[in-house]
Amino acid sequence: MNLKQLEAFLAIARHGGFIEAAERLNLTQSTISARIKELEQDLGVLLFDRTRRQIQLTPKGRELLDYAAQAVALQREIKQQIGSPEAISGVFRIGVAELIAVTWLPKFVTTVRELYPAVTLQFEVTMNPAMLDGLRSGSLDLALMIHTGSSSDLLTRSLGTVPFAWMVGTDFKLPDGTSTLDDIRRLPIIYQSADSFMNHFMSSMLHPEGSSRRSGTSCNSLAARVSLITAGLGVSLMPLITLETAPGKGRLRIVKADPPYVDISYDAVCAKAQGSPAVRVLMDLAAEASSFNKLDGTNRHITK
Amino acid sequence: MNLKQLEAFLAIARHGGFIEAAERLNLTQSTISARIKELEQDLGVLLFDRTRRQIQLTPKGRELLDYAAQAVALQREIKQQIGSPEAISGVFRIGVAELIAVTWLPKFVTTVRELYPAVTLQFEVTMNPAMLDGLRSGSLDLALMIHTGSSSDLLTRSLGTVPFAWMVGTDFKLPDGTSTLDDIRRLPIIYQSADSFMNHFMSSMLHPEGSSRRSGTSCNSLAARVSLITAGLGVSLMPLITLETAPGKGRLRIVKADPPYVDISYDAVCAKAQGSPAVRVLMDLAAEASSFNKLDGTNRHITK
DNA sequence: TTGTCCCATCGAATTTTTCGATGCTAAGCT
DNA sequence: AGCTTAGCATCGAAAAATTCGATGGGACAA
Repeated sequence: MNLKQLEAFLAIARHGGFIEAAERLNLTQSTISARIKELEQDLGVLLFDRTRRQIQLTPKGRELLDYAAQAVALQREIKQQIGSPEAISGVFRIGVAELIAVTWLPKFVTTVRELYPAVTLQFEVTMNPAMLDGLRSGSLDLALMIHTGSSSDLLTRSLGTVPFAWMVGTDFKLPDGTSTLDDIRRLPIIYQSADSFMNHFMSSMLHPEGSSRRSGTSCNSLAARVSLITAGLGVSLMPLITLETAPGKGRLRIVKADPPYVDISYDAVCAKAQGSPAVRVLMDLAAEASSFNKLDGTNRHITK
Repeated sequence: MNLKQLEAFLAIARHGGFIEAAERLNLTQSTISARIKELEQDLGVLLFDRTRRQIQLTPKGRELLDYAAQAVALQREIKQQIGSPEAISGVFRIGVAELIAVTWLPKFVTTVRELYPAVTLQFEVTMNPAMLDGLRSGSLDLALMIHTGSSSDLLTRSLGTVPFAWMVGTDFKLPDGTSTLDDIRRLPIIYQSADSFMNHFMSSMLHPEGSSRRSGTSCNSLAARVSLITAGLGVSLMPLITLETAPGKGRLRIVKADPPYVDISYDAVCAKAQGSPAVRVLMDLAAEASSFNKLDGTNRHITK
């Protein structure tokens, strides 16, 4: 069974004869005849009653009618939907940093849906290493992630910067005069995860000499980290916005340190090889939807 | 685009590689490769990312996944549903006499649905001439109709007999002593239709000498005829059951005549050429569902 | 009976499909 | 870095299929 046979079958049923069907399909009658013969032999069933001059569908033939129409319609739908390289459509896998996921990701989705309804987005909230892996292995088409040293096989577009500060729960008793990184280092620090980029960054801030001890509590979920800190379990580098939004609001306070804030840059990143037009468009839309500080068009780096 | 291409595409997506897919489909890798190349060229879109060792679906490829699965599933469904000659399935067009339609047709439908859920029935309520035409032209697979002289190209199965009698509305004033066909002939007669078998029969009863005058009122709907008669507009040959069921109940009465009743036989009839097993089965089920008098297995004729 | 309409069938030409062999690139191994 | 391996692309030949034009036969109407 194949689509050409079903197509011929439909044409005959609709136009009442092999010859008419042949004309509609720009084929000869003998071709139509052969196609139906194949189909009938494949199914082991007679589809037309040819004993009379005017052919008639058999009961089985009438039953096939719906199925054949479905199949041919599906074929057309595929050609229409998939078979237009210029149309932005497809299923895109996007890695997303948690902070983005809880801030402007909904806006991004809305924008994409409005402009490109044929696009489906699949998100995976992870951290930088997994995203870079994903981009390089092809399992991710795009990553919305913390800025990392640019790589020759990746394409980057800035999404703006977010101020981070050291925070503790409001009840946490800080030693008097805590104000330098050195002071913070003595507190129980909650890292993001043993292997994340933020973690490396936090470590290198606190231990510039390079004693990269991986001790201390860690938690890869921003929301969970808020929970741990509000419970008074330690200090962590958090985006300022957590001071103002639901789970952390009124239950966190900034540890005055020098520098008081750290600007973290976020980027949209895709593999250079795979940078299809559609992905470029998504990167632009992400930049547009981003609510992060956008200073100018050039890439931001993590600044003091 | 064809089903083999979509099948190959699905196998690759599911098993993660061309070689694996080739093995599953009992083909060589180069065949799979060619099929995908065709599909991609036909759609004008790259479906797989082959730049890495482990192939990846492109966004468009992931979009195609659903469609391809649908198409292949549809193909299987067709083979399963249509492609089993022995299975009783299909769409059957059945001509039905009105009396059957309003008595035991629902029971017939129920029986068929229970035993053969894959069978679809399409009914057309008409009279004998149209049914015979339908059977001969192939537009009907089966007819449940009044017995008619058997024909060499038709296959017949008895459905039993129904007593008919001459009836008028309860208010109708009959001339005193009306009791013979000759008396009835003087009344305003309402025929079934100008061309029906019942009509011929009524005529031949009333005018045995052959003066086949087609005058008089006629109406092809049993229900409408009940309405006309209850309104006192004339006399008609009606099944006894109309005395007991809704529209006619209590509003009709029998005209005593000689003979007082006429037994009309009903048959299930199909074209001999087209007498497929499925149609035979339906004929049996009709006979089983029939609530008409079934005297024995042989065909009934219209008896006095 | 004859003619016409319509589908089946046949053989030849053409196109498509398939296979095996080989080439090429990415990734893993030492 | 060089070697090996896994995995897809490509090529040419063989096989299979599709298509066409011509012809045949059955149903139906005049």
